Amino acid sequence: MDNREVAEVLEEMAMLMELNGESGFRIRAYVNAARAIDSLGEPVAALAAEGKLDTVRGIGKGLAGRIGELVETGHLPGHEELKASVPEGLMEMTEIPGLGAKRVRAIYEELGIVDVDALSRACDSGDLEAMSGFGRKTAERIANGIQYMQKHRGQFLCDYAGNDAEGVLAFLEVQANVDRVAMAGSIRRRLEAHSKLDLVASTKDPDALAGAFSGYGEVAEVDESGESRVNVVLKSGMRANLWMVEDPAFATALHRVTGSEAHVGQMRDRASELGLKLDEHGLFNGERRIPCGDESALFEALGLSEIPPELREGAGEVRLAGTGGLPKLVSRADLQGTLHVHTRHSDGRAELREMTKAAAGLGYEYIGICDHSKAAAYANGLTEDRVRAQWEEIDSVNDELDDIRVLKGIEVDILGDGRLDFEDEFLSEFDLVVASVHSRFGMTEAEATDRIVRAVQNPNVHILGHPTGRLLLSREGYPLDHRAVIDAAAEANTAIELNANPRRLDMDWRHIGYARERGVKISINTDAHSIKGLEQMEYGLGVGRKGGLTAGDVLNAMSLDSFQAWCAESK
DNA sequence: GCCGTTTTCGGCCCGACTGTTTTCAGTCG
Repeated sequence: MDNREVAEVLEEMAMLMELNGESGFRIRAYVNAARAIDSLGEPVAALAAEGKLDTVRGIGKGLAGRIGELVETGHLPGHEELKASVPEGLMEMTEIPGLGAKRVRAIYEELGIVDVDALSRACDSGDLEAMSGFGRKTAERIANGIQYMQKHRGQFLCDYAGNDAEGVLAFLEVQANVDRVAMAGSIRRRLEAHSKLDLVASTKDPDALAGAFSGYGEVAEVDESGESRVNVVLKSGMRANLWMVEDPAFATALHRVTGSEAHVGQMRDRASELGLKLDEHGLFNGERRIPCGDESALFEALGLSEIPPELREGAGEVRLAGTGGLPKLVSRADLQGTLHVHTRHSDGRAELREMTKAAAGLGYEYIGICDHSKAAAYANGLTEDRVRAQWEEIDSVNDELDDIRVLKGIEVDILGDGRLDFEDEFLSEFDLVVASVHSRFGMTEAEATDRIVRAVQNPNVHILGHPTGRLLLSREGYPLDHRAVIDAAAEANTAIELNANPRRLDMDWRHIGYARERGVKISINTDAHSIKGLEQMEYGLGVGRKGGLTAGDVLNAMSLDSFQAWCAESK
């Protein structure tokens, strides 16, 4: 078990204890232990083997023994028993915004409700708002939360889906009867969430390949198995569909299964205009197959430049490909810096020096350390004095390391009225200011837009952080007039963040086109709270490319010198 | 259940918001 897996079991244990009505501080001990293991610099298994678990702050004699057993046997003492005694659906209920363990427990005890669907009915019937401690507004909020959840049921975030995808692909690639295999569908188009994996393989023996795939260790059940397709459900809950074709049809099948429907339709129209016929079996001139060894040959045969999968949404890309007008999308190699990174000074899990070295190891020329400001008390936000102490550390790290430059940044809270958590004079001393909302999500569109616009207009702000505050699949962001925000950013020469955390991917890629049009710089930021978090850049890049971002649009694609000049000029 | 320590037990991250209630509990970031 790796550290994350151990921490997850401890977190689940804590939630189960809370649902079971146990006392607070014992629960917090489990949460603290989970956090301690999460931020451990070494494998928990190694510590356990040495019998040194209780030397970790937050883990005492008692938990050291239990965690040792968990690492050794895969079972945490008491965990299975507790899990069996708490109805399964209660856990999901706690994910609804506005519902925590206490209320879920009360709902269970008073109304006997054990799942989200029954809770939804209780909202409609009025049973919920009749409970003491609940009211009309609470019931409404919960009903809205359930609606959001149900709308996204069966969907998975891109990192989760991506892990499954890698596993399936690695399995298929080594099968004897596979000629070529590739990931297609929404994963290849880099959408922000996925309900299934789509793969295309070419083979001379589809029966054998279908059999092999059905026997993949991560397959929970086989839905459907035919001569050209196998649909399975993985143990993770994700569905995976494998399309099998003969090799000459591989490229056209890959194109077809990658989608989107709208894009594929436009490509077929394009083929028709040229007197050709395109379908998943191939590209044909009458009965004659036009050989397409790969997708680029297909695009070429249709007189188009190659359209990157991310852009295949039927939003004008086929027309642009015909005129040579496709944007040259940004790639990882273009990124020179990583901005908006947290450290242990606030709620990060690694030291400033460690984060910096890790960023240097990833090839970045500069890193923007942006810990939380004081209003974010839950996140151990920094006061002015603590900021100044951090600056001293940054100076010494800059003296010590010569392959990367550390910038003195801050993620300053945007307060309810659009003012910032630090005075302007102090803010002007930072190299880099990211301004973000972390509180008061329940505003109307007009209020939220005013608030954000005001922050964007502050001359000390360089970047607006995660503009909508959304958490994909679990919480809608506050409503915003996106054009008004982008217009304000254009006028104030403030950049907008594309937060690369797979739970956020905020700003939404659908608004990038307008931001490009207005000349607003986009900063692709990991918002990393750990060394591993620095690697999440790829998810931001994916949706950024989807939005049509080129290197010239991206703030952190600038060299250090250009970036610093931009910071100085823009304010 | 952990920590610090005055080695035996009291305190544990915290402030704001919201809705409900009539003085505060639950939730959130």
